[in-house]
Amino acid sequence: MSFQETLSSQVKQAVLLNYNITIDAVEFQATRKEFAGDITVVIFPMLRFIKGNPVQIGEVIGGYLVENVSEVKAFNVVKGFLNIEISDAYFINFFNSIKDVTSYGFETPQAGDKAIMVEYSSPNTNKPLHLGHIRNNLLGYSVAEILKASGKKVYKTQIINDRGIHICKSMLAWKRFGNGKTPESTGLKGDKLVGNYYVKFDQEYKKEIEALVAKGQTEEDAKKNAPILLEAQDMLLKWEAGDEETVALWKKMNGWVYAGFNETYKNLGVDFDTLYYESDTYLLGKEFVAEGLKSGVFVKEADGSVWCDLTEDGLDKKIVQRADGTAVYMTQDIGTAIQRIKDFPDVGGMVYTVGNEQDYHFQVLFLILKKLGFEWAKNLYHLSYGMVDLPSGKMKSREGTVVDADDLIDEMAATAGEISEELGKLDGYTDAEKQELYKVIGLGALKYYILKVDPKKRILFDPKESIDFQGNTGPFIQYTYARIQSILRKADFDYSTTLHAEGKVLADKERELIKQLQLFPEVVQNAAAQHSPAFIANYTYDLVKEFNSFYQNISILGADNENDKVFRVQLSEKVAMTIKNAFKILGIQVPERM
RNA sequence: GGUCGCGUAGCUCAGCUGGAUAGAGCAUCUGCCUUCUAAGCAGACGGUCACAGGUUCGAAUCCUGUCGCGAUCACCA
Repeated sequence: MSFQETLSSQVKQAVLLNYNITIDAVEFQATRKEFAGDITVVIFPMLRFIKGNPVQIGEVIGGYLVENVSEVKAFNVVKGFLNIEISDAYFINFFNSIKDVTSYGFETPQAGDKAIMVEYSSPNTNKPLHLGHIRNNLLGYSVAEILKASGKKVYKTQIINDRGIHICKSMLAWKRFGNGKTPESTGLKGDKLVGNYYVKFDQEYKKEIEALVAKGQTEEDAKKNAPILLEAQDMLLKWEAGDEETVALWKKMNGWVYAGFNETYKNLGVDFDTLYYESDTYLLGKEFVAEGLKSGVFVKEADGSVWCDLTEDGLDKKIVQRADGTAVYMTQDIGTAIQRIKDFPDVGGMVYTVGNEQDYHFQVLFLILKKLGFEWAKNLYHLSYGMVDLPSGKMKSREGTVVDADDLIDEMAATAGEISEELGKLDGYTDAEKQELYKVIGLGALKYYILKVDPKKRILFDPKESIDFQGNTGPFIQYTYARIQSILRKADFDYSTTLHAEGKVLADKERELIKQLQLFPEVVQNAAAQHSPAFIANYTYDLVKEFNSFYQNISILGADNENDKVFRVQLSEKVAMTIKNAFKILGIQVPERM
């Protein structure tokens, strides 16, 4: 039984004995800083059952608690709030119980628990990754790690959109204008090279539209009739027909792109347990469409197209298969979902990390899967996040108005380097060590900047304004970690012994730190339940702020006596461990020095 | 137009299933490096929580409506 549960039952007991009334719940909240106390019982909700003055009721309950709960040291009542002071012994004992637990706050899966599959990234293979993908990747990776930390088994996956008109556009432009250029011959990253031809296609396409309009076509017609587009569409047909030359080119160019993506993923520090390719799965949904037709979930129109009528659920009718029998996006997603459960039978739910522009799509997809009768369909979650926009509006690859992922990562490291050089605290580090550190700090700034905000909010990113390295930032937290490591290096004595609680009096800052540490496991669970790394980020920031205040106001290695010194080093070490764990599930590394 | 999301300090954001005087950071201004790393600490300034109703002992939080911003409503993905 947790201490709060103990308190809760004791409060109930106090009410029963004094008022002869049974209450089923007690409301607690953290005591505000301006009042004495550690935890507060809110009396107001009890007034429903107990007639009386809230202050008097608070006094009665408080008195009972002091008498009957050894950990309760004192109390005060302000209006309807019963503020309870907890004994230092309680906090010290609690601290002792966690101090050597390296995985404090993390749970491990129980045998037989269902796994969760987290999908993220899922790029098109015709262009490099940009800032929008970075948000997707960081969110997906972090949520997967948070779910793991909360005690779930997790598979990370993506679906690579390796087929379709978009890649044909790059292929066609490369064929026409590429002169056989390769990543090797140009020194360009493969995804960049392919992306350039996607842009080139668009430029040519626009030229052709202009020419057609000049000849008297309407713009609408011109957009449909531009020869280069027709040729791209023709290429897609060839691809679907398995045309050897087209497929070979497709394989070659996709290969370049994968090499480029893998480099970016590696730099970003994200990974996957399993991959799905659209070219493997795009036909997959059809057999389930057939089944859905049999069971009456879908209906076939006269022209042969297949639909799902969701009007009774407040949605529209949705097409799940074209009149010509080919798969649409929805067909494919139905098939992929089912295939994944077949491939990984222990999976009991899935998380899709996809932008909020697809909210409706996933609402429909999940509903259809439920109608098809899949048990796991109720455990599907669309991790919907807001777009990353520029001051000039939406990022558009075709028009080159994107913040490139690799460039941004490099720039962040460069900025971290400039700041570090200026501060000059890295004597003794080799250049290679410095570069490595700058990357850790630069990425820390970038990742924290993105993960600290609520996923569903959109982010406005101004390339002209650099991401901060001070205040509520990744580097601030990394810095605090490095500071603690410095102390631990200097603590040349044995601080592994467990101190007795008797006679030890905590300083306010020490007690506050323990209270903050106490919250961590709950925060992890909450972040997992809400699918939100922002909870972890904000928690870590609060912890670190509390630590810095402690650090700046209380001497650790210069403590008056041995016991205090040992305790403070232990406390610092525990804070560092917690920072490291929290940042690990955000996908952010921590440095030994900075 | 229908549906969904968002709207909190000049800017960027917290504020859990309703609770005390709405909190941080950045920016501006004051102090603090002969003591463990000043990417820090201590403090000041800054708010009609978009607006209007409603529920409640109590609303930034829940409900309704209005306004603003965004997304979506394809035999595209």
